[in-house]
Amino acid sequence: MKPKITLKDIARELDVSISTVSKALKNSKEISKETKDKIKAFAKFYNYRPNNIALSLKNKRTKNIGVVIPDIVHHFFTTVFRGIEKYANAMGYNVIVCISDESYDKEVINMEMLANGSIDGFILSLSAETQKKNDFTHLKELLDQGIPIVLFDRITSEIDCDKVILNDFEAAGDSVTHFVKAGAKKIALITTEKYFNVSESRKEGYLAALKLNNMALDDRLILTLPHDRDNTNLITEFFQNNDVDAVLCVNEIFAIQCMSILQYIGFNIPEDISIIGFTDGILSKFSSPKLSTVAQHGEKMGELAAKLLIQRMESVALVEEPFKTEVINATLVKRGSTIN
Amino acid sequence: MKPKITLKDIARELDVSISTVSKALKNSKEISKETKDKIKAFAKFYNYRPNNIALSLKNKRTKNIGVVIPDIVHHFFTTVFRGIEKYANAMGYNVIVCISDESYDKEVINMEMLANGSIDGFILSLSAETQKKNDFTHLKELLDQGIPIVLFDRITSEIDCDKVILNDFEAAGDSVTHFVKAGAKKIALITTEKYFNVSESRKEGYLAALKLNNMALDDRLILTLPHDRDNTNLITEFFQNNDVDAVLCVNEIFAIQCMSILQYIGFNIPEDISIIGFTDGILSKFSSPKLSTVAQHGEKMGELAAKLLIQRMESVALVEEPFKTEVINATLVKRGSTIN
DNA sequence: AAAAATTACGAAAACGGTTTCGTGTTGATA
DNA sequence: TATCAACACGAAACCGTTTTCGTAATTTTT
Repeated sequence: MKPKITLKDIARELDVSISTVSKALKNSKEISKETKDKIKAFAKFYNYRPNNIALSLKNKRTKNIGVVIPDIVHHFFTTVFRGIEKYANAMGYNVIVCISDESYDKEVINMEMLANGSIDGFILSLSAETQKKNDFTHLKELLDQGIPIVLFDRITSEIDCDKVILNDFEAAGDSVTHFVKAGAKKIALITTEKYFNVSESRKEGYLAALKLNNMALDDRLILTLPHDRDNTNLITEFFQNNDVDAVLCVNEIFAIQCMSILQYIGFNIPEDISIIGFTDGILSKFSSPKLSTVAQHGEKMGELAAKLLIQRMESVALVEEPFKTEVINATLVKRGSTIN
Repeated sequence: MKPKITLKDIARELDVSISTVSKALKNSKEISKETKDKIKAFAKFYNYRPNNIALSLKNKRTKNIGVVIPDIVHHFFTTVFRGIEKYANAMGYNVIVCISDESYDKEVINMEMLANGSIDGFILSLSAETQKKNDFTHLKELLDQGIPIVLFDRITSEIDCDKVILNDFEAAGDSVTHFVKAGAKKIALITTEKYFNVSESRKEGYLAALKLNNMALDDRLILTLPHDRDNTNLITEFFQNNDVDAVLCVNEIFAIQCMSILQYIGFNIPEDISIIGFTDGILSKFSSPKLSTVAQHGEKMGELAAKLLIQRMESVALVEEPFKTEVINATLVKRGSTIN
């Protein structure tokens, strides 16, 4: 057991003052070469490293970023997180993760916990419950205290801060247009309940693209599924009752489920019916046929979010920069579930 | 902008000393009821919260846990992480994550970074490179400094600390026995290069179970695949050159790849050939047929690792508890890729 | 040789808390 | 009335740094 050594320890051993040690290690020219050499050698020998906590207290910044996400066992959030971690790490920041578990209370508690000095800023994607409640006072308070926040993917217009989003509207529209070009006549949308802003944008993009392509809007072709439950029956009925030749799903799971069910009922994919799903996750790459998807570029999104946050945290501008909303362009990845 | 309020601020405003404020807020009986009430009311009104950094410095503990994992975009590690986060959070700890990205250097740098006061202990799964190099001096040094470490899954016997592992040996054996009971004669193993301790244990379990069931060992039935590369050709050749009626794969990806390739070549699963894969991830649940898997119970593993770490960190025992190695029992999840 | 400048260091404050100990005031006891 | 305990609070040390400022001792300048 050799516990960490402090400046005080070095000072005592070498019979100099703490200030001298500190300065010597920072190569201050106030200190003579001999003294510096002696101190540096000693410090090196005992593997001295300054205590991060003491530095944080002194500098009033921790070099920690708080990341709050609804779920970690979820491909998209995981990739975003990797992007954040990568960029943050490269910039000398550490990342503290809290999982809100889609709960408003957890989101609030975790953020308040971290806000008391543990982090310099937040990167956050709103929990489902928070979006449902539409209550953002916790975010407002943190911003009020001068703690910067970057929202990504699941954002809200009620809060004025930096944001990173996907061009969900256009991406959904592009998918629809891709279906149309391949000859589809009846294009369905499978989505989640509407308090998710991303699902809403995708739905609007879907509707707009139909209109743009002079196709009739048919409410019966939109299936809204509850989150996180077994939807097999709902999906089966939907396809049995509706004549559909293309489906856009707002997430990967829905798309894979559709594909399985459709194949089970006897449809051929993509000959009889084409499928595109949002989120280019692992399922898409290993299904048969492989799923055509809207790639969300989560890692890029994470990097960008981290970049925005760090920029703001390190900004020394007298007058604050206006808040930005960066848009990541989705990419349609054409695989076997569509006619290309 | 209303910046955080400190004890000093309260003391100044209420014209008392800092110590009085501190004591009042801790409900010390040294302070009169009136003074306490006045201070508490003021603190509540201004939403006073003690600064975590100052507390950390004073208490010499941060209530932060460092988690270092090779990869986050990986179902198993993600579930373990969720378990850690859950337990840690419930116990009032925060979690700082670093991704080693399978790199020895990153593992070392990240850990040294965090060890300088940022965390009270580590939970770690060794990077591939670290296992290859077989160099654990960074861990030894941290333990020497009195920083507790819990290793999980990818562990090493060279380091004396708490550990959490899966009963890989038995789980592999059970899978083999399950194949045998279902009538399999030629059981193959698809594994990774051997510096992963888990793959090794699974291989040994496979071999032992074959012996136990009086079946011939045939080296040609063991396929060793390089990590993270396209193995399609290797797998295809393997099945074309060998007559096999059951396959155990050391991970989910290999199993799903096998299944695709086998189906493509014209095999029926599970009639012609059965498959079991380690890691009960998302792919297994959405493949067709659904994949029978060895569930590793990552979340439980994470919780247990966090529990061991927190126990050790909070232990006030004069004489240290001996180090434990906890074993999680895997479960065979029988789905459509095996005859049950 | 006196004045000024440079060198090399230490003391102390500050960051935001907790905690030990000291002390003036009050009321009870002898 | 002198003694003592209880009460209510403040001063100060401490955690580990950084940094400003002060100051002897030496060297340079005039």
